[in-house]
Amino acid sequence: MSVVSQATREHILKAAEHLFGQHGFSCASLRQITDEAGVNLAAVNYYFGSKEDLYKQMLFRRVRPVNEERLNLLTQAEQLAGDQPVPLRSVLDTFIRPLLRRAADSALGGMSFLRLISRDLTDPQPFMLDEMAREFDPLVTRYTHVLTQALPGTPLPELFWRMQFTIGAVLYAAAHQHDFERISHGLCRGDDFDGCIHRLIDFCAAGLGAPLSTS
Amino acid sequence: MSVVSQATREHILKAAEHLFGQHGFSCASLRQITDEAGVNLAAVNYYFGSKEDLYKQMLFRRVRPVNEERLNLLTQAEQLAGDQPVPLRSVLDTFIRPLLRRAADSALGGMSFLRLISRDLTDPQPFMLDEMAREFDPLVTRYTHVLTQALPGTPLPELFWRMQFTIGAVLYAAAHQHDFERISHGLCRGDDFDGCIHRLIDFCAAGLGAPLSTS
DNA sequence: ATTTGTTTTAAACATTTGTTTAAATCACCT
DNA sequence: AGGTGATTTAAACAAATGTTTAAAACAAAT
Repeated sequence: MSVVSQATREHILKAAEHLFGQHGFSCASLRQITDEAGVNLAAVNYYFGSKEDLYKQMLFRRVRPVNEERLNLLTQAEQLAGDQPVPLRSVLDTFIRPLLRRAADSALGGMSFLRLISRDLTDPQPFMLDEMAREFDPLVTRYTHVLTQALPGTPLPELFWRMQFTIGAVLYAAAHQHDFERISHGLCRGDDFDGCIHRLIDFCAAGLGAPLSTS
Repeated sequence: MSVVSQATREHILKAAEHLFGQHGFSCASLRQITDEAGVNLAAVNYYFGSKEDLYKQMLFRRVRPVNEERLNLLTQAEQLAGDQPVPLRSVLDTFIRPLLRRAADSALGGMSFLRLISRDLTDPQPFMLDEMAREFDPLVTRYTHVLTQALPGTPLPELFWRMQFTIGAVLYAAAHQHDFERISHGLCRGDDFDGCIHRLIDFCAAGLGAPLSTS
């Protein structure tokens, strides 16, 4: 194993990110990927073992930094808040920004990554379920805890439903931000990533803090 | 063509709904479908022409009634409101209920249909794009119009962003309602369809009506 | 220059896929 | 009973898939 190079490995990961992001796991073929990477077909199995393992490594190398960033920002926000609850909008910022800022940064996967993670959380490949659950478990714990304090008086089931709605809104926006411009006939700018983040925070903060239904 | 029977056609549609709903268009094979339907493989091409056409017919026969119901309820709500704007929560009810009530009604597709339509709106098959756009175009027009009146003072781009967030929350909830029970360790009841509808309305109404950001 | 271990390559493999064909079977009507 | 058109069936088709193999090419060190 040469210390440098590993160039073909990187080329494969890059092409896989692009094509899996565009067509999904089962509709992107290894031949498409190796062609785009300018690499021999067998290189995938040589470096990654199988198509599934390529997919896993390709996705996790992007997901892990996102979730680390989220937890770090959350810790910072908690320290900043002292013994007060972390403000709701700050919580949402730590959750949304690390994900959506990837859209503008092709070195971190760009829109391909956002489509990938959105698809894999809304419609997961069976072989990803376990490892994804393990990856996101710490997030669920931390965010549930900090949100119960940011929204005192909200019953836990109620909070949980609203967290799911939030996740739905965020993932949909993450994957379709680029299409909004076309769909809205130019009303929404598809490259206004920062605007999207702020609008998502406005929307979800209001939703999470909505008055509790009397029924 | 016998006036009765068409039984194999129905069996195929039923199995297609189930298996396309479970695995998606490309991961469900015609052989799986015809096996589950208890029907010969060639029957699909005999009755539907191709796999893509089977998928289209299977999906549209479920989607069209949903959107008709939505538009009818919207018309009723407009008549009830007279010259006043239709209340925001009523608008949301006409949009959400016709979809989510399918979850409990297996004669209308049940959860399979919700997974199907959610997947096809978040991650559409290329060959579905045109016909789906044509199917949903009237909805976009009507709901945009009625929401501008329910939320006076909201700039149109802002409204459009929030409509997208709403769609994301609704589709995610529609497809994952059943999983919430497991994910939440029993906190959320996965079969509480009516509760899900009400909570979605609470959440989205607050989000759509959130204070306008000053920036 | 030879050897050693890594990487790349082309070819072949066994499956699975959607689709087509042509014969067989069925249902219905005179 | 015979005939007609619709339906069902088994078989075959070509194309595409992920994976494996074994030889070739390469790089680095002695």
